[in-house]
Amino acid sequence: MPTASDFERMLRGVSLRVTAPRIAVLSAVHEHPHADTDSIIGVVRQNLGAVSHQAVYDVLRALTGAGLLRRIEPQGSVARYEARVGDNHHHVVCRTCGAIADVDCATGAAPCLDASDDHGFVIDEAEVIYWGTCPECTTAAKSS
Amino acid sequence: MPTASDFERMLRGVSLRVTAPRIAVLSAVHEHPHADTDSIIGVVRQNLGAVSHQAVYDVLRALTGAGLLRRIEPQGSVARYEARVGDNHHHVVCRTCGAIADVDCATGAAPCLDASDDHGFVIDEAEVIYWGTCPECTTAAKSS
DNA sequence: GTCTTTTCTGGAGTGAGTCAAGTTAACGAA
DNA sequence: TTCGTTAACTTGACTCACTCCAGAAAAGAC
Repeated sequence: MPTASDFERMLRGVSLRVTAPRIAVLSAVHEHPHADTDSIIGVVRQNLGAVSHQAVYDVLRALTGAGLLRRIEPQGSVARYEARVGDNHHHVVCRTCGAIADVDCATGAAPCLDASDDHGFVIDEAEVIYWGTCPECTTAAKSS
Repeated sequence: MPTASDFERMLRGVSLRVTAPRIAVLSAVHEHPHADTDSIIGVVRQNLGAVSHQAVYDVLRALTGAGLLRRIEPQGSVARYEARVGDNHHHVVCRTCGAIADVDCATGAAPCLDASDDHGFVIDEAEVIYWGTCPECTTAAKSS
């Protein structure tokens, strides 16, 4: 787990000012991958005391824009954030409980970028979401 | 383009009652693939006169549940609906203008369902979204 | 034709996320 | 260290896609 000074370095690396809310948000997302905005606000407030929700929204946007965080929004779910960036991994989402898990890209390093017919689009990223049922919900469904 | 009686047959095929709003919604989605709910409401009202937005939401949900429509929700966009179902195709989304185009699945018929490590999830569908820039926006960006 | 069930209407409500204006604090330069 | 600039944060109102609810209407079964 990175420390506060690691986060500070990350912020400076992308020319963002180092502020307590930013460190706290970075840290919260590292601790709770795939957390939604509301939980992040909760964690940040636990560590820092009063922080406006607006600040958290701003910070999340700034960090996402700078590439320190990645925003994911599976259908039917609110926005969630994770700190694993730059490794092109994907996600499995449970249809029943909404749990999210990481999945490394099956096709290797620079993957999935082959659309059979791209309609003239210049494609720079492929996002894959696997839908299914998580182990817990599978068990629960069988026993009922 | 399917006719009203085709739509009627589709509805009966999934044991749904045949109502004017349902026919109108089905028809609107066939005419305007990837339309958002608001546009669909607009089209339906043009054909039918006054229809409550609630009715359209209900119909969209019923038809999606029955498998006659598919709901897609790329990040940063509101829900959109399309009538191509059951052929496992994917989408390209323009980062600039939000345009959506269909892409046939690159890996063939029953594709993409191989996650390298599924964490015990039972996966039943893989959804792929290609992100990029559409031809219009690419041209506009170059000329500016 | 009558009855039951499903659907539609209209209106109020919810909640994630945004906007705007003013205040505060980070950080480079003097 | 202090100062000034500029980015970041606070507060609070607001938007908008979508949902909930209760009553009215219509579809399909008998």
